[in-house]
Amino acid sequence: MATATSSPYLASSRILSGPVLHSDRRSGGMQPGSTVVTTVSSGYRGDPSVKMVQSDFMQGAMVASNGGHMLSHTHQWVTSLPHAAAAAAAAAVAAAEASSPWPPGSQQQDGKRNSGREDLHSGSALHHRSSHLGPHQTHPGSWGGTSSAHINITEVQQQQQQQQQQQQSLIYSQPGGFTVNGMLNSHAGQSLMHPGLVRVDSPELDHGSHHHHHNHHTHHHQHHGVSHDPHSDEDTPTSDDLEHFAKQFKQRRIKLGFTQADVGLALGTLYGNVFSQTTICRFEALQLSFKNMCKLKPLLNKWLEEADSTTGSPTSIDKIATQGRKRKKRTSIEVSVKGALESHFLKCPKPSAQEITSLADTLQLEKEVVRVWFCNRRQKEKRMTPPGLPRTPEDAYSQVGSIGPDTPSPSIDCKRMYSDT
DNA sequence: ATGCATGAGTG
DNA sequence: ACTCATGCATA
Repeated sequence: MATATSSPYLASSRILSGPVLHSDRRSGGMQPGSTVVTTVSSGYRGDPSVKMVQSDFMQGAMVASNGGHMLSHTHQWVTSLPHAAAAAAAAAVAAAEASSPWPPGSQQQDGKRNSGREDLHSGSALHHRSSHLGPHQTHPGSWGGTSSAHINITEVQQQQQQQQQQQQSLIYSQPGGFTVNGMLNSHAGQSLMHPGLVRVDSPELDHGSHHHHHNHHTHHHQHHGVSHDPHSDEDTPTSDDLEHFAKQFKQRRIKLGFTQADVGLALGTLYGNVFSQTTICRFEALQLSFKNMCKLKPLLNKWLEEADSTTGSPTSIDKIATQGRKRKKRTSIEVSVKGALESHFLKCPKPSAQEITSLADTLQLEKEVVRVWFCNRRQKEKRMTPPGLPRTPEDAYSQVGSIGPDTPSPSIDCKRMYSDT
């Protein structure tokens, strides 16, 4: 009761599939050393109507037929379940353009395929004035505005292009009177608290304004300098803003008695975008990319407003079917193996396929696992969490030391050294 | 709070 | 094949 802490979906309907289990390691793999342990636990959620799609279908079927153990080269655990769910909601809106996030020079949004999307009345939350952001700081890139100075740029070859804008889109502001507040009754106890007044401190957050009037967010190209007044409101919060907002958000969220999961669901019912506890958690911890943070901020801000004004009010529970895709069991990589991967990563954060293959072979891991490991590792390096946090200086120095504005490239070209296909 | 995973979108 | 946004499953 109260506080539906988690498990929004506890379906766990195991459709049995009993024998599955086989070790999915690559052919001739499995050594007694057991480097990896694929946790067993099956979790097909979703419903029986598994529909395979396209190629996945083929592979899946094939594997299934032969018992699933043969040599399986790639992922066989894909099943998939087409569920529109948020898709509909997601539809339009191009999301904030998020101009260059961090590296003041490396980012580039080039207009590859979006360019024309402006509109998107999204700003609902950010009316004008982005509050402070002017005078100090301001390096769009650094998270550590306060301290930082690293990250940014250029690591080695740095990725050539990563602009990639997501069009997942967020559609918020649903004027249709759809759902107004998506919180769960979980916080039923809130009745104790009074709405709107707990506003701890944060006068700067103008989330109290009402005459909002979203105007399109604007384009980044400012023409003519006559009218100036460049700040077209909203967008690009600046790392400092985000950091501050995140902090405040968390504080209020807790005060209001919501869990991260609650918020995630609420967002879904509110605007159509559901988010998991993970994402909310990462947002609060600033562990998302700058761009991503920018995208989420308005939504969370909105939620905050709602939560604040609706405290103790209706609870429209909504259930949003989360898509159900079969997931491979999480592979647990042994510490020693992890260490090895780490070492390699330091040498070469972007190993070639060949390298990955041989590495995988050496460590007796699936190639896919290794590849993914590297991908995740790289992402971790990019997250915007590093520095800053004036309040939490602890994680400031957790990094190994490879990050930095001018990381010396790994030098060595870790490409093609082994000739092992 | 995080580790490993999936997938869309791009090259 | 990679990057990125996200999240299930875990520790």
